[in-house]
Amino acid sequence: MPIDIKNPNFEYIETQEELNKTAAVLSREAVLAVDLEADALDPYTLKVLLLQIGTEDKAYVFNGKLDLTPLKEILLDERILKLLQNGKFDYEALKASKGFSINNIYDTMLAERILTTGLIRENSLGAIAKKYLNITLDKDYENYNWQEVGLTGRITQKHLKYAALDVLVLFPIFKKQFEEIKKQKLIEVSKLEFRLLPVVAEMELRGTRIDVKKWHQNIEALKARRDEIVVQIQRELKPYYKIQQVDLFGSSDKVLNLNSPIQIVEAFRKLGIDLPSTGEAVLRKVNHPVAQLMLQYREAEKLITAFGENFLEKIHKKTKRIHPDFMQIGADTGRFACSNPNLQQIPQDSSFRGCFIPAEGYKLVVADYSQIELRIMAELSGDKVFLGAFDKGEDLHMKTAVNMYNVKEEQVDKKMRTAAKTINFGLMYGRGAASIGAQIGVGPDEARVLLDKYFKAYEGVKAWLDKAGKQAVKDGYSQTLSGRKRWYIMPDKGDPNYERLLANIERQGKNTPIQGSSADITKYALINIYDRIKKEGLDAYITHTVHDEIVTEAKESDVAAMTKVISEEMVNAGRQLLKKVKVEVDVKASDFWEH
DNA sequence: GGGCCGAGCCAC
DNA sequence: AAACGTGGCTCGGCCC
Repeated sequence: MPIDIKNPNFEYIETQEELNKTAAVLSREAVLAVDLEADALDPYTLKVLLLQIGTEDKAYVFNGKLDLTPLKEILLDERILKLLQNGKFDYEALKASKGFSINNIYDTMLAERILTTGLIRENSLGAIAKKYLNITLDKDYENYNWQEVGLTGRITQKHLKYAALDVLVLFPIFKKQFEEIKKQKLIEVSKLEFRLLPVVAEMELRGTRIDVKKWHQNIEALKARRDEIVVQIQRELKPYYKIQQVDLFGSSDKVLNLNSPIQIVEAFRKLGIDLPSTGEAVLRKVNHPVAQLMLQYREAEKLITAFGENFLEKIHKKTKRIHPDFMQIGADTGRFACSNPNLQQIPQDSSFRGCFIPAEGYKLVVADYSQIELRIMAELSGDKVFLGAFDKGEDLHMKTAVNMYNVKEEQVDKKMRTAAKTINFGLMYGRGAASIGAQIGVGPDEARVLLDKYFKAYEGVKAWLDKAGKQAVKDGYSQTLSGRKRWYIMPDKGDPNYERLLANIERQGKNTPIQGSSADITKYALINIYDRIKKEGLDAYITHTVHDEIVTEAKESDVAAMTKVISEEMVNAGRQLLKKVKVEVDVKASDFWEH
């Protein structure tokens, strides 16, 4: 039965008695659609205005002022499948404001992302409703200003219809979308992502604690250093410019903004130097004091702006902690992306990471996988030498250096090992000889020789990389060990960039199974850890994750138990997907973020 | 003044 | 700036 958009079938529940009765009816359903409307987006301050729960043909719209407790069991019930669109929001809103959790979720937004990874990013309810049902949902914010509803308490019939429709469309969307999921054999990865959703929501709610005083001190020190550098640059450029950043005296009226690449190119021209760009790699090769000073300036300036005072503005007024936004299928490979702020790009330096601290009476338990991507490459390629090295617990970069330079282990110096490491990682990114050579400081021909030796030592790796690249182009998609797919938009034969675009896809085809399988493993680990914490009743929380690393916070009395849990479950998750290669995890309990 | 884009650079 | 995979943040500079 098609949905009547103009007159959706719904009932507005305004009394406690009706709510109690309806809850009893709904608890017998196998599938329910769930959505809520709130007056804001922040789970810790928002007010739930409406909670909608729908069956296939009727939506029940509950007034948020009622005691919603009778509905709690329904949301928790593992036997009832709950359909949600972007359920992370609803989960966090209900958890923070009512203390409710939601089990057994099917998320239409995540499902759509899984079905179209690499192709489009149109996962809004409006876009999905259009795609599967060919209907247009009126999403005009002005017409349905929930913030205003929250203030005035006036809910119109129009608001109620809109709210009802949002749950009613989820059923037909689910049916069609799930058929596609089955057809594409994406059941396993869908289950993974759906089970992960509450884990991510809880992780965001927990957030992480920052040592504000230490953060300030760090920034002040950086500012002082930057200002010194600017004074030195000013000294050098005195004949030509005043530097905007200090606005010091100079013999010229011209003002130079050190943050402007265009102006920097011009400034170097005055010094008699033509720059192809002002990037780090170029400046490093310029033999002039200003170039070196610019590099130092950039480094300090970057840290001050990107990780300065504005970072502290992200501290939540109520919780006093930072609650970043984790997008669980952020990257097309399946990796998380993180924003507001991005905790996945905090400088490794202890002056920054040392500011991430546990709550009073807690410790951080930090764990990361050891060389997980190389292990995945060993698994995928089945390369005997790679597998053997991991099996014997050898240092793979060292072993690679031995093979590349035809020397004994004792003869491998730091430079050789670094070069070997660059090659090991570079090949996973599909890098070529010229590019790798440039980084390790040799010409393309010499790099070619090293690569040839590498591939001779690891024949399986070479064969797999070639195959993975070709297959991406041939199939139009890549796959990870969970079955996750990433599709590629194939270029037209007539495209002037045809060859270059195909080469891009080949590189992505080499990298995606590796990077994506790593993401799969970390995601399984997060779920496993979350379940174990609950099962063992530990006073512990996942606070954030950085690709191959999981950071948790545990009550001091539970630190030992948590250390065991995190280590076991990360290894278990690895073993779920990696059958041929050993998985190793480093765990450390600490008073700040380190490993 | 807001939107958008590229440059540059932080992470894994 | 480049034949290096995945992201996000801040800035300058351009457009309307």
